[in-house]
Amino acid sequence: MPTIKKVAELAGVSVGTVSHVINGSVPVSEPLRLKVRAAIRDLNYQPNHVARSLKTSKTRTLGILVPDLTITFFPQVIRGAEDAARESGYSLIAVNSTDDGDRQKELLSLLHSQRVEGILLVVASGPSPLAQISRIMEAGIPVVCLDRIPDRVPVDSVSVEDAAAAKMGVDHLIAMGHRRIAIVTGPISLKNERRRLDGYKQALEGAGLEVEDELIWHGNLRPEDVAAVCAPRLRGPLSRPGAIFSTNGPTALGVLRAFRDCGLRTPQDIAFATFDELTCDDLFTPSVTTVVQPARDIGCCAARILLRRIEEGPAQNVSQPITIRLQAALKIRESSGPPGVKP
Amino acid sequence: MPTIKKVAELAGVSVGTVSHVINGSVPVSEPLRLKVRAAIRDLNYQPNHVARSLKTSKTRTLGILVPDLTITFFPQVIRGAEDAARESGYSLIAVNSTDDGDRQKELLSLLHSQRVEGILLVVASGPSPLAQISRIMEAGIPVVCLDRIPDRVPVDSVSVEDAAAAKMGVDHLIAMGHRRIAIVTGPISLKNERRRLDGYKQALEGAGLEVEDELIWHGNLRPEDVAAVCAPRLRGPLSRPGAIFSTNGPTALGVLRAFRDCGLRTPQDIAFATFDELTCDDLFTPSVTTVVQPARDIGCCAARILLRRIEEGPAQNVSQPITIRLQAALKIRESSGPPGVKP
DNA sequence: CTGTTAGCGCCTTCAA
DNA sequence: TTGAAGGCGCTAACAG
Repeated sequence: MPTIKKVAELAGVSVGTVSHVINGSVPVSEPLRLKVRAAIRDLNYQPNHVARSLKTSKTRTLGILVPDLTITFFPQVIRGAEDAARESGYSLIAVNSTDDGDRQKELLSLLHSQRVEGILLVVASGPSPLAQISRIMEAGIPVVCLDRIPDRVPVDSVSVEDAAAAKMGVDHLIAMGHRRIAIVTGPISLKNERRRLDGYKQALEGAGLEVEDELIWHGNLRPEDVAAVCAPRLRGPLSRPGAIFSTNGPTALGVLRAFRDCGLRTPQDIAFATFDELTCDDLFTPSVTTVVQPARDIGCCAARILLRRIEEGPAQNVSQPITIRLQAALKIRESSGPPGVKP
Repeated sequence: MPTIKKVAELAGVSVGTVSHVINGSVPVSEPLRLKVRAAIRDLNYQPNHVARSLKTSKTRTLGILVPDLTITFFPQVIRGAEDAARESGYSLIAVNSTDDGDRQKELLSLLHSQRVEGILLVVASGPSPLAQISRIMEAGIPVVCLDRIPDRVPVDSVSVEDAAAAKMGVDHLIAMGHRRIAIVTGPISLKNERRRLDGYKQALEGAGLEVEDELIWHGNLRPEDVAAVCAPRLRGPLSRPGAIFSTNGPTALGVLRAFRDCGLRTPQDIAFATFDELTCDDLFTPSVTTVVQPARDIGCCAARILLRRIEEGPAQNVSQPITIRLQAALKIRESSGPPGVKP
């Protein structure tokens, strides 16, 4: 692999000069500049980022750690964050915790070791090593949490207004005439899931409906398991709720699978609305009513905050955490139709 | 940020000793080892990967460049590759070309600069800078291409057996009694798309059916645009084909959208089968018949080859390119049902 | 076993 | 405007 030295030799100049033409740090005369460029081309020279970073202690790289790339919400967030990073000349590297605390720990260490200049973090759903997050921030690497906001850590965060968004979805089901509405959530250890559940309760209470514990079901983000949780409670036509609201995408898949397994039609037999698009909700027959998060904006906004923190430098330690809550939008489609319609 | 020197001072030993306890490169006596570990903990020391890489010229990092993380196929590939990398103690960083040649070029340079030890590449669909790929390989960074295999570059590659897989899907439609079968492809500049088209033709020819040019439609991987391409050709009940086969996931979404826009029911009005799962094909009403690629295996297999190449070292230049073609599986669901059924 | 030291490739003063 | 030289943090000889 050619080095700056080789380039300098071939061009008949010193390494300093080569460095200057590469970085434009100091003006270099036309003829030398041309010679250097030619040498770079001839050798197919690529500056060694590693060495440069060591010298400057700037990697111009951000890291993003998500639980699962195959949940459609996260790639969208990544795209948004990538765009924002790119605007500022940063690149973004993405890693997967598979929603596993140990893996998350390893990967945070990895990112730390790699000297990314900032980290976007969606915590794993198990017990999160909050201490580690604080440690990383103390080490001078800013962290911004997305979507899932850890409790008790003063950290910048960007997410959707969870309670209001869930309330909006449930309000809609109520407005459509549904009375017994069940909710299916992800792991309740996650604050955003708890807040979505809160929104559900607020909606019911606001409408003077009773919150029944038997109508609050918890899943684990795995569609098959969620389907298995729901199916038995959907069999009896009497005990069965009139509508279901689910709080995230994978859970929605599970619920829909349970409907299919139980031979239930939507919305005739049971109505449905969910948090998060499944990429094809509008194509379902019937199409699925959805509370849509501004996923790209979440990523973009979080990355911007992170970049600002990086720019600010270590001053961050003292300043207040920034908390951004974005609005979700309700896409009303067919699945949430009124009860009792038998077309 | 603490350095190895600080750790050495605090522990009262030399930097060499610290390095040895960290890497286990040489046995270190119990008492010293404990002192070093304590110092590491106290300082919250994280070895600087950047410096280590500079010294060893080993980053133990692989890069993967995909066109679009939001196409579900790619995250699955990444998961597979990540698993394989992890097995060998490597980590994987993922970047997005947004299917743009220039961006791809930049990102390849970035990965090259970052000194990843190998690159998994899914080329962008425009004209690909093949020269760059060769240059990277000449620079000693092995490259394995996935899914989309560039022409005329002797490079290792892993993909599905495209022609056979497409043929399997179309054969099935034929077996269900369809005669006028249209195909909707992605950009035909991609070899895998051409091969899938070949498979379609083989299937028709094998069944003694005519290949009609008017039934070969090309899209650009953007569902909305694909829908716009299909819709006008689906309006006339006479000219309309009896079945459609699409060659990838985003295209399938477009086709389904066109069905919806034209008020066509599947399979009553028109039958449908496609390459690639949409994560929820089984939930559609009707569920969608799909040719499923072993996405994770593709990623895993490609990463293993890459790791092997890295291990082999520069010997790679001489050896033959490895070409792996995996089998797809046909998931028969409702959308491909026989014609003329009006339930 | 432990300490010392020479670079890895690059950027950045500092002189010339 | 150009060149020479120090050092970023770490590993890997080599010496003790």
